[in-house]
Amino acid sequence: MARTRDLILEEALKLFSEKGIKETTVRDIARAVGITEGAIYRHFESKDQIVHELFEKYSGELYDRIEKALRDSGDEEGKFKRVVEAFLDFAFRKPDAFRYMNIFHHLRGKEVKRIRKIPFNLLSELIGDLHRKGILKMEPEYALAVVTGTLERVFLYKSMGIIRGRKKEIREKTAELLWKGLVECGGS
Amino acid sequence: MARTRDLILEEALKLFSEKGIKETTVRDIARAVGITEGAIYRHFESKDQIVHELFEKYSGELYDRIEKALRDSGDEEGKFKRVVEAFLDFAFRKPDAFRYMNIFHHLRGKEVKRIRKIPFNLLSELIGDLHRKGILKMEPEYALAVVTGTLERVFLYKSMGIIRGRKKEIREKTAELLWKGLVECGGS
Amino acid sequence: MARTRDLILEEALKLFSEKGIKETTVRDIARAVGITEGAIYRHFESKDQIVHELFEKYSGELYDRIEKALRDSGDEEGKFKRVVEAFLDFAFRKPDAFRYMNIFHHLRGKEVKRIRKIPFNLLSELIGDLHRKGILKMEPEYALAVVTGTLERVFLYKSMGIIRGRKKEIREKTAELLWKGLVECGGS
Amino acid sequence: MARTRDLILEEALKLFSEKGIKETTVRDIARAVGITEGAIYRHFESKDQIVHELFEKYSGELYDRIEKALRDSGDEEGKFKRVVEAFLDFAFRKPDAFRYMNIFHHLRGKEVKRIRKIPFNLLSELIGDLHRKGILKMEPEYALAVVTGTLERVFLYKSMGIIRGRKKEIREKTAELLWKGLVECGGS
DNA sequence: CATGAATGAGGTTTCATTCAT
DNA sequence: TATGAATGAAACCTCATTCAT
Repeated sequence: MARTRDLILEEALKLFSEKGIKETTVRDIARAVGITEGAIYRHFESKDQIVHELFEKYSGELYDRIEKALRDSGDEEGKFKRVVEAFLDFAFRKPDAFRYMNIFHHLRGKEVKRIRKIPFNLLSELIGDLHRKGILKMEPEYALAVVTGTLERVFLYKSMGIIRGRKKEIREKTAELLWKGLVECGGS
Repeated sequence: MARTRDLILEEALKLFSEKGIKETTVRDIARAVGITEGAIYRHFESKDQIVHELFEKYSGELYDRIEKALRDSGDEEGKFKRVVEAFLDFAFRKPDAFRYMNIFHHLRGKEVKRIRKIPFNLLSELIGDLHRKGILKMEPEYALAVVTGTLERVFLYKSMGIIRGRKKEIREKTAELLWKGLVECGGS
Repeated sequence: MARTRDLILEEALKLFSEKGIKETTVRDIARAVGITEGAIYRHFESKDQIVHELFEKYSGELYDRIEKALRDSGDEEGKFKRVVEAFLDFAFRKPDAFRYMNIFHHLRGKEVKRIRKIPFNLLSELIGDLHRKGILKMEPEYALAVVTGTLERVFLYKSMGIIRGRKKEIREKTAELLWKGLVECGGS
Repeated sequence: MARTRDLILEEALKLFSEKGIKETTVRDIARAVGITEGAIYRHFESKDQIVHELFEKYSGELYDRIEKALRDSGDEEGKFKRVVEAFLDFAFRKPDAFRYMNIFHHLRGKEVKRIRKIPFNLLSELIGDLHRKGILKMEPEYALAVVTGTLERVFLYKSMGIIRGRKKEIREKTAELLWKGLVECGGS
């Protein structure tokens, strides 16, 4: 079945995000899927291919969602908030994927360049835009640091139980808080 | 010599922070130090001991610096800014250690509980304090996410060359930006 | 093949009984079987598992044979002699296993307790029985020492060429000699 | 100090007899003595030298005791019993040495031939003598098996707590039991 | 497509021994 | 004599990958 291929990706993602990439063996993946090691190689050339394909898959997915959020929106505030919420929505819906993307980034940062759809770039452009239009006074690099850092941590603290509440509420609070903090207050 | 022990820690830190923990072999460390693999085991019981000792060492060091910053300060604003700056100062002075601590956290989060001096806890208390005193209106969990996330990213973007400038300047800008964004703007 | 697993056990037994357990390396075993070291670990989790499995296997086998000898017999004298002969029969047929069991006992005595089928226990019960019935006058602990010690040595001296003769003859002589020496002569 | 040399032998003996020869490291020995590994090599050329020296030392000591017992005795019965008691006396006084000699024999049987004073040989001659003189009717090889086997087991069961009682009592009982069993009953 | 045994390279660890001090 | 750091060989074990079935 073509389904097996997806199952492999699915289970690999789970394991990678829980234990780390190197810490997860091909055997672990095979057992989780319910097949044997050899069978993995009918679907993928190597473990590394799984690793990369997973990153590109979810990277692309998140990219597309953010792009959509950018298109569908109205004014600048709406745009910003929608993007932030799209990020968190993705993280909450697919926590394994979000965690995995961070792990991958940390360990294989250099390999990321070959990939086209990098969510970070959209965020970076959006913030650059806001700055160019005079809406965001603060230096955009710092704003980028605040936004990406906060998003990652909100997700992390939510999955650790430090931040509680309904997902929708968390998304909205975070978007509001970032907009206020960066745009309404941030002089340079 | 007792010197060798420190050299091992030093080179291990460098390698771990560059390539990851599992990705670094004992042989890598030995070669970097200029000894053989076996010699490592005269100084450490296992690779894992090196991994843990490094985390505790730098965790403790950062903890102590933040504690000192908390003691030496004046009003609440000064306290907050000083702590933020202490964090970044540590990160800029010992980037390998800072990067390593993040890697360790990501992968071995559960093992962190056994350790006493966790910098995160000081930050957490400080922000809890500010909230209790009515200075910080925002929910403290979110503020914590903003602060820790931003600190990590400012460091990261600086080491990637995205954020430029003198270290002192970066520290001060970041502290200012966080204080304004969280305290002066953050309604609930 | 499931065959490989048995081959590993077979060759390991041979080597352990010749050279000792610690003195035999996993590579030795692999070479004897004609595979690589790694392949061993597809069949056993560790060298120690091989060590234990071998002991339990042959311990159980000897146990079962003695139990059978106890069931099939007639009067007390027949019972005793049959058990003695069963012991030696096993030792002569599977000298490696018998030697190995002794080695294991000497070195890992404490680990024996976890095992259920211990041939020694059957012998101990039989002799206790004979004593309770008044057939054996001597203190049973001493009788046990004489029997187990003699059995081990007869086997040893036979394999060293000190004792010669057909196996059947040796078995019968030993049984006769022990019965006479212990029962017919042994006052307390 | 020349004393250190003896301490090394003493502690090595203890460790070898407890854990086995290969299972005891040079470091174990050094630590037990309270010196460092390197110091061992001031006194011995190699671990193997310790192993051999220990065997020869205690082998010789037991040999001499038995020889003395043979000289000091009266009639054949006295001779036999005295030798048996000398064996057990040695075993009870120096259990580590006795246990070690057995371990050594099991593992390095072939290396024993180079050694001159082998207690087994005295026993063997004594029993041969008894047989030649018509006192012992049984084939001497079997008698040897009974005697050596019983001695080893009586010692073993005593140190395991299976056989209890004062040492003198055990020695006498064993000697009596063997004499009766072998000589007074043993027809061929 | 799938199995599962096997490979082979490489990982961590152990340990008898050497050697500068 | 003694130290203790270091070596180097070899031990046990892991794992991505291949391959006959």
